[in-house]
Amino acid sequence: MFYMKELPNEEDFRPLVPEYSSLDTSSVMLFYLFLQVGSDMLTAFESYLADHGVSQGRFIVLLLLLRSQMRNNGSGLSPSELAKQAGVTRATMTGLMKGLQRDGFIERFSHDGDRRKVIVRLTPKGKESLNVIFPDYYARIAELMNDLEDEEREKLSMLLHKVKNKMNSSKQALAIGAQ
Amino acid sequence: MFYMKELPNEEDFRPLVPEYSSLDTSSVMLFYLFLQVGSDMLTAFESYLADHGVSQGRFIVLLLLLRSQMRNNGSGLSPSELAKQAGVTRATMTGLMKGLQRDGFIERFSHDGDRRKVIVRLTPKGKESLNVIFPDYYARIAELMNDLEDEEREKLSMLLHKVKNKMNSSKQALAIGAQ
DNA sequence: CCCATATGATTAGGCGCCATAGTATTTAAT
DNA sequence: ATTAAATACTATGGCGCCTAATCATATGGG
Repeated sequence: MFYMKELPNEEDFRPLVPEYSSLDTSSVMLFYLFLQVGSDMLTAFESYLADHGVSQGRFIVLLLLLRSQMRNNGSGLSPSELAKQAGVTRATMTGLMKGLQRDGFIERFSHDGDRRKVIVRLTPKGKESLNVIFPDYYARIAELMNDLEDEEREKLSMLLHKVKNKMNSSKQALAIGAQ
Repeated sequence: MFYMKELPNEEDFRPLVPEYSSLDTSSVMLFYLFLQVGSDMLTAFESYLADHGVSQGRFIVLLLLLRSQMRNNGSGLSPSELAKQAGVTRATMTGLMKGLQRDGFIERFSHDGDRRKVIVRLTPKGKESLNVIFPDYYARIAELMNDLEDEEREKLSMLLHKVKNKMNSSKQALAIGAQ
């Protein structure tokens, strides 16, 4: 994702302040700290997932399928639906499907009523992989958050939501494609 | 990076709890919230950078070069040094160099004393690009953090450091490659 | 009933990032 | 002088993501 081994510090920015006078170093450093922690977390959990033959993207798909099967008793989901829920394009999802099927995690069936559609379901291997990955994965997450008191978690959650809301409310200013 | 359009909520996990009894849903949801906010932030700023023809990786390289030139009066850096500071392999850095040179942001010179080495410097175009990107980029970051009071920033920073330290102190448990 | 339009899945092609492995060159160490 | 280390680079490949185009199927209005 993002990486800068040594986060820039106040000192690094000082010589830039005359040139870029609007520089709010405390914001910038918080921003970088945030990205660094996120990146490290992601890298750590990605490498854990990789040991089990899945990537973050794949893991999400498997989770979505599991959730769907829990809710609807095994009816499965279409690639379109998965793409929507995962926030990627259909083409991207096709690629994920291809890999997941090749490696035996999912199966694709054609839909009875609508022959354009495909129904995706976890294979036994897919389900079993989740059974292996899931508990350990989440135990690691719990361990990571272990040092935070309950009130700290709430505070962190609140602050994250605050930033999140700020982002949503100023998408244009942040140059996010409207979409 | 990571995305799941709708974060899983408490309800989604409830049916899983019997099966995966160790599940600490508050940790998991905090984790996902964190990743989502980080991902959205990154996406937003990436799309801003893309408008100026650079990616996050490229931007970091340009920043490192700028910093180096500020400090050492234009001596430049070697690809190895850049790779180390950016946290990627030398091969990856070579690829970045290639693209950045092709697009006119940097120049490569051979080192006088050590003929294995290459010296990388910003071109006028590279410097000028930073002059354009930099102020606006950081103004957006400042805007994003604008809703946070000073004490909230400090709290957030503290909490982030706490998670960061936890990660560093348990690299093995988190399956980060020791490298 | 038919055709325009929408929808679903896929393919093709591309880019960015990143890694490993191997090569050539040069320098350093013993 | 020989070996080891360092530097840059190339080749190759994987993953994730995109856009654009294609094909098959549905659907609804005329």
